[in-house]
Amino acid sequence: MAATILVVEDDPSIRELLVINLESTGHRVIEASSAEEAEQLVTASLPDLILLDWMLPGRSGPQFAARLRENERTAEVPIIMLTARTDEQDRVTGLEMGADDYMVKPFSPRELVARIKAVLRRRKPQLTEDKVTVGSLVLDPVTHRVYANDETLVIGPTEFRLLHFFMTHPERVHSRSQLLDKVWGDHVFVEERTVDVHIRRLRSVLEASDHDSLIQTVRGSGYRFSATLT
Amino acid sequence: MAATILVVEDDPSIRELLVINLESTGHRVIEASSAEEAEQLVTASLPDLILLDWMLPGRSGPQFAARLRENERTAEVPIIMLTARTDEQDRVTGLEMGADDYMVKPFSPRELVARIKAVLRRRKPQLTEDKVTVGSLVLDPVTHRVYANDETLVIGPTEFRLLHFFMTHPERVHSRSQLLDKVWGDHVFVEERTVDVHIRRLRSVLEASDHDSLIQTVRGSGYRFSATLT
DNA sequence: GGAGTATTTCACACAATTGTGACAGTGATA
DNA sequence: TATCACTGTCACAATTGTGTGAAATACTCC
Repeated sequence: MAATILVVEDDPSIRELLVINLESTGHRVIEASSAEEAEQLVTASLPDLILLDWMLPGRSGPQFAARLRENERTAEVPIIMLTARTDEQDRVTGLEMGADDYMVKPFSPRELVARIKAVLRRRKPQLTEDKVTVGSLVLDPVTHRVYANDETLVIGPTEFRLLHFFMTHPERVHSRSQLLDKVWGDHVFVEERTVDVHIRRLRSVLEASDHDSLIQTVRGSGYRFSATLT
Repeated sequence: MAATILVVEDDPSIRELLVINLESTGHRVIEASSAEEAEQLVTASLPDLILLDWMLPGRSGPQFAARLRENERTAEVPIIMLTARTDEQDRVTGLEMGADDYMVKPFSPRELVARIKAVLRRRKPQLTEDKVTVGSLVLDPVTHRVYANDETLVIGPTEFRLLHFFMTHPERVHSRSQLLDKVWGDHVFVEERTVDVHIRRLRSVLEASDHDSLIQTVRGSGYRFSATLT
């Protein structure tokens, strides 16, 4: 559950408070004091989650959120809104604008951490530390291990991330470029065929326990992880 | 829902705005600043949708739209008109001229994206990722699978696209050249007989589940995909 | 029924895509 | 420094998909 979190908040003391709390929970934090600054950071590297103040100088929080939702690259980044208001109407507007959750200041660090965890669990399952199970295949992010039946599989870092992504996003075709974005990371430049090689490596790890058939080639489109054969 | 969109707009700043928004939504964009330039681009490669400014230097937007509608090859391309005017009369004229929708400047990027999505869904259903069902035949673009009853059919890339097109455009006759345009792509140079061969291949895939009769030959005209037997 | 078309079907060359093993570079570790 | 695990890329092999003629079959209209 170690995520990169962008904090957008103009009040330095509140920002500092957030940063300290988040870092102590093991997250990596980047900070912005305005929507404009935040936008630059988002362009440079995509965070896993955004904590966004409702009231910002210049462009407002909801406006910024709406803008993120319009852009395909940023549309899926979870957003938690922070507000001083208790107005129920604002809450509705915020959620309509595409926020995933909503926190009214002042909030306890415990609440903050809990909500972040909840949102990540829903929107970025591969970031959580939950065990993932597909059939008799179990992947444990905490111990960084993969079990097939009860055997432990020996698996490299990239293959681990690839398998984790597949297991948390099964039953759909992922193109090579999508896999590069999601598993290798945004803004990474490697050959698309590199995906094939790692698929191969992952398959040969899974072969030992006959799980290699879970990774299916979809000719002309990409790869699919699926429990149902064919 | 990744479409190729032609933007025809003479104001460079507005054009740039449109392009950025569209590209970030995953669309491919080509640009023209005049009707003449647009016409050349359309000749070179047919876009999936055209965003057309009402006021253009030289030939006007509505004139250009009318012209597109006259040509069989371009008659079916969806058009969204952009205008600064709010005049209701213009709106009517625009729609009469063959526009599919109409946007009054200034408009929000959100509105833009939403309208494009709506128009594509109506006019180019095979670009969306919705599951398509005809009788007991189900095609799922997300997993890239076709089910007949509960069996998964093994189907090649071209046959998949062909079936997807048929299922999203049922109950009407498609000539071989229309199929080549829509399934193979505009400006692809292959023999019309090739369609027959792929129809044959698709039919033999569907034969396994007795769905081959859905594809009907219309002598002298082409093929029709129909749930109601003739 | 038969001529004249229009489709269906088949086999095959070759194109395109994917699988695979080898290799060199990189960093971390001992 | 030597060793080791891991990565990305390449070349080549294996596999699968594609378009085309040509022959076989079906259909339509005298």
